[in-house]
Amino acid sequence: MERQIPIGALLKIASNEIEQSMNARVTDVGLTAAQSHVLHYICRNSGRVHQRDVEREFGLSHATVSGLIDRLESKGFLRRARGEADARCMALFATDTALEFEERIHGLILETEAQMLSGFTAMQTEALRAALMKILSNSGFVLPERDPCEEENV
Amino acid sequence: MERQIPIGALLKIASNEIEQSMNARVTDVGLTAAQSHVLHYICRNSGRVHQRDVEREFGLSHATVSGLIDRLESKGFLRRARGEADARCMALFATDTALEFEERIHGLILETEAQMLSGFTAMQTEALRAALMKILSNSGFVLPERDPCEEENV
DNA sequence: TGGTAATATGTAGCTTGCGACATATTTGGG
DNA sequence: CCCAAATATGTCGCAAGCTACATATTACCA
Repeated sequence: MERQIPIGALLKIASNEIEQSMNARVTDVGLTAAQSHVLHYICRNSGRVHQRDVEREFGLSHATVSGLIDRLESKGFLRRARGEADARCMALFATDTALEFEERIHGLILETEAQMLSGFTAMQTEALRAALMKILSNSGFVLPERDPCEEENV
Repeated sequence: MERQIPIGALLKIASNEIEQSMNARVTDVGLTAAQSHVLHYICRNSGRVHQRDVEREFGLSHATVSGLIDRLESKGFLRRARGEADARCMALFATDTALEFEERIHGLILETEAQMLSGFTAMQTEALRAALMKILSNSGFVLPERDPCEEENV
């Protein structure tokens, strides 16, 4: 008789474990896992994204993102600026400090991903991705289309 | 060019979405998602489990479990009692109130699981389970063996 | 043009997660 | 038998998630 832990429970445990694994990797950069992911996103799109884009990209509430941005700003990794065209929006800019760390942070993200998926074939990885996308779609989550300010090529 | 969101990010978003979906279902019982899962576990094993078992079952730290148990106790859903054999342990007992709600809570857990996996074939579900178990194993997570105080059959 | 609706953000208060530290009890070896 | 190590729990302070409420700005329609 096998133990059948519900998928939802497995998902949550896995999510927590990965976050902790990432936390351990980025502590000496002075970041947390969540901060690293957000900062990486902003570094790639510095000046072209607003808080709202971060919310959509990571599926977080504006209250959560506001706090994350607060802490990244007070640590000197990014800068807020009221949008010129639309004064409601906060444009996000990565500082030079952040851009220095960017490559390293990206490496740690990939490293965490690789450890998590170690022993997976490419097919298994894609099947897992498809399953997770389906779960998101079942939950009504809509992923953001392409990067904001659509510049043609990456 | 397809958008390739990292699996780790998908996992986290999915986990959050499912938790919120469960939260919405159990609010009128006066519980949160996390509390519901813990309470369900304790109802099935009332008097035969300690906090330490909850930690292992859900992969949580003792600080987290202590808080969860605190809130469930203050809401009148369970009772702590020092172990008779071992005074370090806190045996956990579900109250009559909790046992009344148990069936309903179980139903909501299954409902959430079903919504999340709607459109999945049995094979896809099992493949997903296997993938998540592999990720847990890659993270060094050890799942608890069988229910505590091993009574032979479920 | 004027006023309402929609949008973007901030803040407060809660739960849930963690690590680090403290305490109490039990176990085990010498 | 006794002290050190292991174990179980409590507590503090923090990050990160949420909802609900508040504010400011923009959009839009009559």
